[in-house]
Amino acid sequence: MVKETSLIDEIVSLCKRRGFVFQSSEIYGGINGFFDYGPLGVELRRNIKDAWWEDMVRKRDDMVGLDSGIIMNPKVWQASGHVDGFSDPMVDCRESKIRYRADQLLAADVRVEGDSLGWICLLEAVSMQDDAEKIAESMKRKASKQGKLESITLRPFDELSSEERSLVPSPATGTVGALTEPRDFNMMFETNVGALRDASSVAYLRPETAQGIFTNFKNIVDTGRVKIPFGIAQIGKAFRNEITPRNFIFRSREFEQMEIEYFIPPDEDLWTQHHRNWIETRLAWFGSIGLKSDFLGEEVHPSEKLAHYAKACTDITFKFPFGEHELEGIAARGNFDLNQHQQHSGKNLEFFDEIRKERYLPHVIEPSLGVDRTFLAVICAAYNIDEVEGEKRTVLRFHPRVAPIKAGVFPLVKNKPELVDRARKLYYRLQRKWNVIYDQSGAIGRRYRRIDEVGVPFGITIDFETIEGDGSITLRDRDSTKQQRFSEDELIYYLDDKINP
RNA sequence: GCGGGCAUAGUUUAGUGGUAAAACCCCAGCCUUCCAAGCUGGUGUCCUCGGUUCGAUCCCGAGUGCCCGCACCA
Repeated sequence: MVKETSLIDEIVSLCKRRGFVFQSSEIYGGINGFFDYGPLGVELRRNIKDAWWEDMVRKRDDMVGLDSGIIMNPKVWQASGHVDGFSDPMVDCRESKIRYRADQLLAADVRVEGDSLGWICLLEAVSMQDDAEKIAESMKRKASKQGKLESITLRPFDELSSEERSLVPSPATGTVGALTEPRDFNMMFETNVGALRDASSVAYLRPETAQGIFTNFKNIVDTGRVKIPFGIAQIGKAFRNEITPRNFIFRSREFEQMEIEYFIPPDEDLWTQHHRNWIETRLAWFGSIGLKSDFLGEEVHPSEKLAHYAKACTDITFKFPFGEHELEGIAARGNFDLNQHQQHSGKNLEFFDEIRKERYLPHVIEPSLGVDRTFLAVICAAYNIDEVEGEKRTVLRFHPRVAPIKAGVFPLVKNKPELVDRARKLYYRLQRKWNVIYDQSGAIGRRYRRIDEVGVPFGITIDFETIEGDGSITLRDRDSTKQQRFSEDELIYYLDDKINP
């Protein structure tokens, strides 16, 4: 599945047809970058989140959970760098349609003894000063200008005056005046807290859940009986006003994150080991929800592309039909965030290590995962069209652990009351443990195919052997389409083993 | 944000300046002893608003959404 644009379209259609994902506010024409999850979608999401919470929080001794609010004191976002970092002014070239970050676009006036030969413009690069001087020299030669070239001072485009900007040529086409004024793109959604709407009431919808963890670090240390190393986990909605939401639910403006901040001692030699541990832990977890290793990849961020506070960042990627993209980022963030919050809040956030008898600001490893991306990955990995006895069937091979519906219960035919009653009784028994469905309409084969398409791993059929013979029940496996017979108790034991491994 | 394409039933698509079709799906009923059998019936503001026109789903304009490319993704 390298580049097959129709595959993702088929998956989008299936998601709508079977009630996994709907476009938000569809009856009003939709709204770009927002989605709703239907009856099956909400089950799948819950199962993904529950599996994560179960494995990352409840089954570990070194993790605790948190649920912080979406709206926080706006100072949080000043401390975290999001208020500034989110508003990179952008410049467009009207001719080439290429967009630049204004602070990465450098310009200088080329002057010879007081006379301007015109402006030059180039992109931020290691060699930009040398390049600029070479260009200036050649401009001087072409202009056949005598005299001494003044030294070239490159300045970011957004620091020039408006008149100066109008003299700068586009780096793509060389045309003066093709560049637009810098425009702000702030990715945080703003709102107002309180009845008065003024500058002092502005607040933001969180663009990540992580900051709620950092701001509660002291509370948890003071109350939670935790010892470093330990982690705080949170699942919650986050909002980013993306310029261009794309690829279905892969990049949307409202999404849900599952984030961990794992606090470790500040020793220089410790973090690599913890970082690697988390990458392995997370890869294994993806396997446990049915994302096979041949769909997964690891992408190490090159050091020059890292944010200035990050020591390392490794993405776990998934091979989507539209390309291989990030599912989860596992970053080593040092103590940047706690340090920022300590400075901005004026509160001491140091941890007292009882064993070492010292106080320090712990460093963190941050495994940060998108629920919606995981959801899409699970559906893409599960989506299959195969042939059974010459007939095509669409089947979602969900791992039983995340499958929205665990089993379908069927009487072989519906016009025999004994079959129907027995099937209903079993249905009500299974319903107490799992999300199961009952279906008696149409031929049995049609019912099997119908549950295949929504990824139900098991079909359970009450037939004449059940009511007239040894009482055994047929279990039909979604992936192999093979049937096995079980007693009712064996059946429940078998299902439990598969669904909760 | 820019450029290009697209918008008809739940889905995939046909079609027309004069009251809109097919297949599949779905729902109800009949039938049915093991992988989409069959029969009957049911389910539509042709994306929205405005314009041209006697009349617009079709032509024009704007908006919205989707897809592709560019750029962006702290």
